[in-house]
Amino acid sequence: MTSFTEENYLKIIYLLTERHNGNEVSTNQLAEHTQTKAASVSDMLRKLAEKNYINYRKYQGVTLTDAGEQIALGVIRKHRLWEVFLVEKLGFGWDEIHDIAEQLEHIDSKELTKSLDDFLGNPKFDPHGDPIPDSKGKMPSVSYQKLSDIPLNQSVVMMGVSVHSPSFLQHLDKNQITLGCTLKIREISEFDKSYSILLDEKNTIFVSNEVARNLLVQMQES
Amino acid sequence: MTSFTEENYLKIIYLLTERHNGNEVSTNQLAEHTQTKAASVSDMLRKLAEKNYINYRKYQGVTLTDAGEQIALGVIRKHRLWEVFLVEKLGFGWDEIHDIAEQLEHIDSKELTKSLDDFLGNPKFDPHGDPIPDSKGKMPSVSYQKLSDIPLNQSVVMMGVSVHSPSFLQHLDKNQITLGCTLKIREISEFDKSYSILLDEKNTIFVSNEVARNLLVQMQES
DNA sequence: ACAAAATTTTAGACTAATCTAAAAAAATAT
DNA sequence: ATATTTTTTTAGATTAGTCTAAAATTTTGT
Ligand SMILES: [Mn+2]
Ligand SMILES: [Mn+2]
Ligand SMILES: [Mn+2]
Ligand SMILES: [Mn+2]
Repeated sequence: MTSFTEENYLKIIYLLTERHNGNEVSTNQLAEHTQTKAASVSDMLRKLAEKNYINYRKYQGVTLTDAGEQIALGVIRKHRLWEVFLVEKLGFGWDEIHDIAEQLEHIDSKELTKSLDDFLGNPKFDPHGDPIPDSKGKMPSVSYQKLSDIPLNQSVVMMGVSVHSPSFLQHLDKNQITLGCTLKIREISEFDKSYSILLDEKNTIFVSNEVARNLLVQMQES
Repeated sequence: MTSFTEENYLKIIYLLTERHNGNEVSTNQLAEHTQTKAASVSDMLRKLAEKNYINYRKYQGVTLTDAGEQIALGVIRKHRLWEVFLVEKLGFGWDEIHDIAEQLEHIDSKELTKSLDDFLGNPKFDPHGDPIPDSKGKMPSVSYQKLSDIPLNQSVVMMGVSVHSPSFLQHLDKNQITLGCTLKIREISEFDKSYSILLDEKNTIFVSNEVARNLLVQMQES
């Protein structure tokens, strides 16, 4: 049995490890993301290590074992499927769904996950462009680049975001930046490194450097 | 804040009080339905009384206060809406949904409940024929009778079940007894009080007395 | 290389929800 | 009416998850 709390730790360890390209996750980082204190994290790490869900050497941070990763991927799969449901079927905006999915991701029913997946047409990506692990627990590999790493005048397609805060997503909405739109950098301001971008080959929009660093894009084709 | 556990107690108190026509629910009954021991129930009752969710005099059983009833009805509303979702949208059978709904009923999001209700077309009954409380927390009143209380040769419509166990529901499936079908009692066996019933004015089926006591029906019209 | 700073772990305590065993109260039966 | 049985509550423990404060370890800066 894996508790609600344990599932959350494993999910966060997975996501942070991924963000660090496979490097160990530290106690303090986990404390920040679980909204608890480092002491509480240490306790939980001891427990998860005993269950063989994580590789843990005191003071050295943690990574997931295969068993832990499978649990994490299962939770992430449910989270992202429910997000698709909330947007595609219930009409929520991509800025409104995360907290609800945080609850739904813990619903425990193989049959439900399967039926939901089919009902949604077996989606491969969630409303934020994040890939959905398959039912075997395999995470599709994606190769997105930050818009801020793309050269001037190169057409790219908006594929995802690396920040999921409602305020960031609402900011994108206001600028009509949506998944699948085409972006071409026209100019980067010398002064504040802000971007002038041609959107869908039509309008020119202006976004801050911070926005450009958090937009994930891909060259045409594929 | 109302915990998962407190919600379950309040829901069960509501349903048992309803079943007893408003009479107090006892500690032992709650222990049975919560799968805990009487001692644990006593602790929880003290706590729920402190929060003013129940009327509680030691040794005298409990009823819900208005505040407690509103919470219970909110949980029951979510339970039944999710059951409709599982059957109508995901294709589950009425015998497969209760345990999943037991989890989903605790998802906390006003917006989600509202959107789900609209997505389902604002259903008034769940797949077992149980009425769905409205968004204001009002439970529709229904007046069903047990099939076993209906006279011979009176046509009635099948409206619900008073037992929700998978095995009972599967037994009804096997006999083609579904919500909305027409039933007419042809004969009651002298020997074992079992029923011979005309189903949808076509086939004759035979069901035990126990089945007849757990089928809820209504006279034609309405 | 070593002192200072930062991070992590441990010790000890708390809360929610549960348990068993024992005590108290209520219901029942003669 | 009183003894017996049943039900309910209390007392005292336990587990999961959290906390603060203090100790241990690692990292950083000179
Ligand atoms: Mn999310
Ligand atoms: Mn997402
Ligand atoms: Mn149910
Ligand atoms: Mn139901």
